Order: sequence, then structure tokens, then C-alpha cells
Amino acid sequence: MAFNPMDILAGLNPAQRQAVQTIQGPLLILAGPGSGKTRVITHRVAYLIKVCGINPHRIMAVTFTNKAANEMRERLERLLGQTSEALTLGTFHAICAGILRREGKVIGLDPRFVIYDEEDQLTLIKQSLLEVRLDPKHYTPRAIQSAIKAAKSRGLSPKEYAHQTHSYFDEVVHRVYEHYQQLLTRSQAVDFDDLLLKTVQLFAEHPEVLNRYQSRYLHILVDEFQDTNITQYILIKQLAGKYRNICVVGDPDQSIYSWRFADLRNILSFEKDYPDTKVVFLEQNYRSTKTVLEIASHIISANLKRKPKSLWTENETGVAVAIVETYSEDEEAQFVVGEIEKLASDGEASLRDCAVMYRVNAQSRALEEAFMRYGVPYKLVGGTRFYQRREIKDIIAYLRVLHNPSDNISLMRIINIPGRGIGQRTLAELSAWARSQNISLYHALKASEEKEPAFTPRTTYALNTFFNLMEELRNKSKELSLSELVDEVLESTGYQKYLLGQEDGEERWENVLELRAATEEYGGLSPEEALATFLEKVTLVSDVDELDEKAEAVTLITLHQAKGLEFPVVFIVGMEEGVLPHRKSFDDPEEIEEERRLCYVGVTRAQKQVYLLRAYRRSFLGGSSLNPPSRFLKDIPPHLVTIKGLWEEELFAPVAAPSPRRFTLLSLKIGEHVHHKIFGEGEVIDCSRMGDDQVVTVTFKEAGTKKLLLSLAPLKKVEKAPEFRS
DNA sequence: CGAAAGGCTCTTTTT
DNA sequence: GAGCCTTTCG
Repeated sequence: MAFNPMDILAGLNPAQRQAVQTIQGPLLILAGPGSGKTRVITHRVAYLIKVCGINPHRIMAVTFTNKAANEMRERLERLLGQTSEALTLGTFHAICAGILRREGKVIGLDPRFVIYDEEDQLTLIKQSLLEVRLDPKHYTPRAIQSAIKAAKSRGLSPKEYAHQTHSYFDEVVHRVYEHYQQLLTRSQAVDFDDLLLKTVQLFAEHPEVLNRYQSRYLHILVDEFQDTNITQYILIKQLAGKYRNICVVGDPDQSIYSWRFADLRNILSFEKDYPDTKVVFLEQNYRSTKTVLEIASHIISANLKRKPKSLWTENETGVAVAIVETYSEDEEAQFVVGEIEKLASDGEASLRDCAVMYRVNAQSRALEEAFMRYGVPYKLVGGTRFYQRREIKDIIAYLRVLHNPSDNISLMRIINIPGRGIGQRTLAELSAWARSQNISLYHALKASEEKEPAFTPRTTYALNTFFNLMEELRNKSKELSLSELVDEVLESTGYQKYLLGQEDGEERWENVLELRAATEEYGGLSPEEALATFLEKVTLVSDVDELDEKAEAVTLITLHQAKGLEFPVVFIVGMEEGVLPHRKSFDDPEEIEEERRLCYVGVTRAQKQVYLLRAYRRSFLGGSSLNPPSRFLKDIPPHLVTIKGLWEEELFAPVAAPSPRRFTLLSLKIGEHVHHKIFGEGEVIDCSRMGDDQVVTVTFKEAGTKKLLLSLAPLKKVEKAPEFRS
């Protein structure tokens, strides 16, 4: 099929075309929600390659999540009909990690450096506090962590930080920051923010390296520009220094990451630093109904520090927004599930069309319980994130040490897990000695016999045994495939036994197996490369990245994570003062404005229908509170609203209590066959305990696989095996 | 050394 | 209500 370059422009509106075709010089695209932003970026890159003949090797596109990057690559390949590997495409963090692996040597960075996440960072900060003899009770590690992150987001090294600040607390932070950086260096590690900051420093100190990159990148694109921080801004300014073909895309109304030190002033700086900037507004919305767009506009218009913007759509008017008031969060969740079941059975929306959004992760709990109780499939994004789980981090720590023995934090994590008689005292002594000898902890392990005064024979033996174990694994790591290596680690360290001996060991072990499964896709690489690639990936993935859009299930997601996604039907729960807006934002008008933007982001995810829910009473931290309705609800004009008065009509109606059915509780085993009132016949494929109840996973003949709570699901045991059994 | 128990503080939001 | 830290005891 002949390729017609003009296909790239087909179907774009005039503003979108302008955004695609303006390829010379700085360009700022202000894109409202649903205005086809992703489409514009993708088409712009395609246009550069196909029409302008630019080598993909010379284009960089920065996205906010890995997911966005993957999607863009897919779309691009479809559009171009060819692969696009040469294109630099990824998050700031991933792109910088790549640059540092290649070029970091000149600033003394080992190419095998490990990336510490925020948990590792906090551990290291605690250690720093102790080592500079400050009391962690007086200066909370969290506060210090936040101050260091703030400094790094503004591009400040410890020295620069000291110059810029004067309070006593700043002096404390400065001391810890400086020491913390030393500890990182000693571990051949960088933290998240260092990925950006070190790249900036590298470019600043080594113009010859910067020059290579400047000359390479003829075109640079940055998505979600409203959520970039100052360090990221400096970085793109460096990179675009030569050609100045820099295109940034953003929407100030969707800026929701100022707590991560994203700085809206970047948009102002951009226009100031590049006075010849052309600005394109994308204001036609293709996503939502007129009603959805109108209530969104009313909500966001109440922000005072904002440039007004007029969004419009040719879509149909659609239905009114539903405001639902329930008594408790459990009822709120129950309403959501009931409504989704209704939509699904009426054929108005499938499960994957629906998303439930909330302000804080803790809110997902009541929802999950309700979804489980009614056997409606859901996918939870975030929460306790997979790669943050203790057992997962343990295994990764083993792999990290095998890859790079200098990684002290990981070594300290696993040195006594499973327990092998190396306690806190020994560890403290060993690491003090390592520091005095100026060697890594791993090296100290090897040389522990030379230490004066010596460890007890028993301790020495334990240290030696552990060291030999790790050495053996390290040798094997050079030959075994990644999954074989994981198996070997699990086996030879006794980790499996250790886990299964614990209370919730079964479940944790499942997670470990899931991790092991994830290592299988690295078969094509050499053992060393596979390990390196895997370790980098696991620290830089986010939860949205893993969201499976095709699965027939309802999405449960925080408002922050929902940015960039869209769903036909959106439920926002917890529309209450204290939740949205969150009470932490009460005393700062700017934070309230950000809460409002967050609400705006949520509403504008919807294509057809929005439900805003609030509960009269919400439990938190064991207690409960009565929250007034969110102030944002007052900004919605009444004629666009239907109130669902579960409040008046159903509140006092008897709700079927779960307990009475308990005594008829039957117990099911894997392999048994059941009959469900709605879903029909199925086979039990898994069961686990939840409190004094049982959760069973059943594969139904017609309805697919569902998780059900035994006490509530209308299930009957079937003695005779159904005929579909395979 | 390590298990167990008791006491404390938080919880926004995440690449 | 959990997760983290400290203390206590075997």
C-alpha cells in the first residue's frame, strides 16, 4: 500500500494541524482535556519522520508515564507502518537513566549503578542522620527527605543548597544532604531525583557530552509539561540549546503534582526564555458530552489564579451528573457496585467502561470489599504497589547485590533475611569497621576475619557462610538465565521456606512467583544484560503502566493516576470536605486550587456519565467523622444534576446484614463444582480465608472467572461434575 | 540473637 | 488499624 504523507493530517482539525506542522522553533501547545493531545503528539512525530524526512534517531519525546510512552510507540508504529526503535521515547527518569549509564563515567558513576526508590532513600537518610550525629527523633527523616527532594527538584546540589538557605533547619538538612550523597556514592547508587539532577550536572560540567546530545536531538517534545519540575526544565533547556526545536504540551488546569515539586512557572519561563514561542490552543473536546464538559468548566472556573479557557464540543448533550448521598462509605461502595451491575445488565456500559476514582488509596478498601462481595470483577491500580511489597523487595535486593555488590542498602536488607544469626549488633559493628577501612560492606564481609577485635567464632562463621553463598550465586548469575537465577536464589537462601513459615506466607509466596514469572521475558538477553535491564525496569515502573485496559473489569484508581485516561462512566467517591478537598490542603488557598484541579481531572475523564458520591459518615484511623459535602459540589449548576436520594428513601430501609447467613456457610475446596444463581455453573479454582469467611475464585462456564465471598454469594455446591469440565 | 509485646505516629497524591 | 520502632525476656 502506497503511503501518502497527507494521511497524517487527515482527520485533524485546523488547530491540531497547526500543532503538527509548526516544526521550526519553540512551540507551546495548550491542550484542554479530551482535545486529542496524544493524537497530536503522535502525528507530529510521524509528520517529522515521514514528511520532513527527519531521522527518528534525532527526535526525543518525553512522556509522563511509561504507559504513555508504550502507547505512543504502538500508535506511531501503526501510523508509520514501521518500527521506531531509533526514537528516544520515555519518561524523564527512564531517558536520564539511559544517558547516565552510557555517559556517567565522566562524573564518576559506575555504569552498574543502582536506583534507590523512596523507601531506600528514607533508610539511607536515617543512616545519614545517625552518622552525622543528629537525633532522628528531633529531625524526622521524612521532613529531611522532603527537603532534600525539594532541593533536588530545584536543581540544587548540597553546596548550592547551603548558599540559598539560612534557617537552622536548613543547616541540618544541608549536613544530612551532603552526607547522604556520600553514602549514595559509596553504594554506587542514585535516587530518583538524581537521575535528573546528575544528568543536568553531567551536561553542565562536560560541554563536550552535552554538545553530542544537543547535536543529536533536532526535535524535542515534552508531554504533560504542567507537571515538570525545575530540574526537568533545565534539562530540556540544555538539550534544546542548539536547535531550539522544542515543543511542549500541557494544560495548567490539569496541574496536580505540585507536591512533587512540579512548578507551573515552567510555562511562564518557557515563554520568557523563548520569546519567539508560538502558542497553539486545542479547545475542541472530542471525549465528553456537553453536560460533562459544562460541569467540569463550572468546577474549574472557581479557581481564581487561572487563565480562563473556553472548551467546547460537538458531542451530544448527554445525561445529567448524578450526585449520590449515602450514609457510610460501605453504602457508597455498595451503590457503585449496584449501579455498575445495573448499567452492565441494561447493556449501557460494560465493566471495562467504568472507573471508580478516589482521592486517597485508603478509600479503595471499602470499594474492594463491595466488589468482592458482589462478585463483580475489578482491577485495582496502585494501593500497596507490587514492587513495594516486602517479599518482592527482598528478592530484588538479592538480585541487586548480585549485580552490584557495592549496594549497601540492599545488602543490609537481606544480610539477615532469612535469619542466619547476623543481628543488629554484628551488622552495626561490621558497617562501622567497613567505614573505617573505607571499604564496602560486601568487601568487609569477605575480610571480616581480619577485623580487630575479632567477631566471635560463631559470628565469623555466619558471616563467612553468607559471603560464600553470595559468591556462589554471583558466579551462577553469569551463566544462568534470569528466571533460573531467581529460582536459585529462592532455593539456596532458603527464602521459600522462610516465607512459607510466616503467617501470610502463602499469599506472599504467590507474589514471589508472580515476580519470577515476570523474569521470563528476559530470555533473549545475556545474563548480565537481563539482570541489569530487569533491575532498572522494576524501579521505574509505575502501577498505571501495568493497567490492562482490555480486561473486562471495573477500574479502581486514584484521581492522580487517572490523568491521561478516559472512561465512558466515571464514579468519583468521597466528595466531602476533608477528603476532596483533602483536609491537608485547608489552610493554603493554592493547595485548595490544586484539589479543585484534581476534581476537574476526574470529571473530565468521563465520556458519557459522571457520578459524584459522598458519604455522610466516613471512618478513618479506627474512628469516624461526619464530613459536610465538598465545596466543589456547590459549583455545579442544579439543572445539570440528578440527586439520588439513597439518603432519604433507602437509608432506613433494612439492609440485609451479612451475618445471619453465616451459619449456613459451606466450605468449598479447589476443584469442586458450584452453581451460582446468576452466573450458573462453575468450578472452584482457588480459595482463601478472609477473617472467618472464605473467598473463592470460580471459573464459570458462561460468565468467566470471578472472586466471590462465600457468606454472601448465592452459591450451591453441585455434586455431579458439569459436562463442560475439561 | 531473635521473638514477642507494647507504644507510637501517621496517611494525600507517585516518576 | 497498620506499620514501625523500642523494649523485654528466653
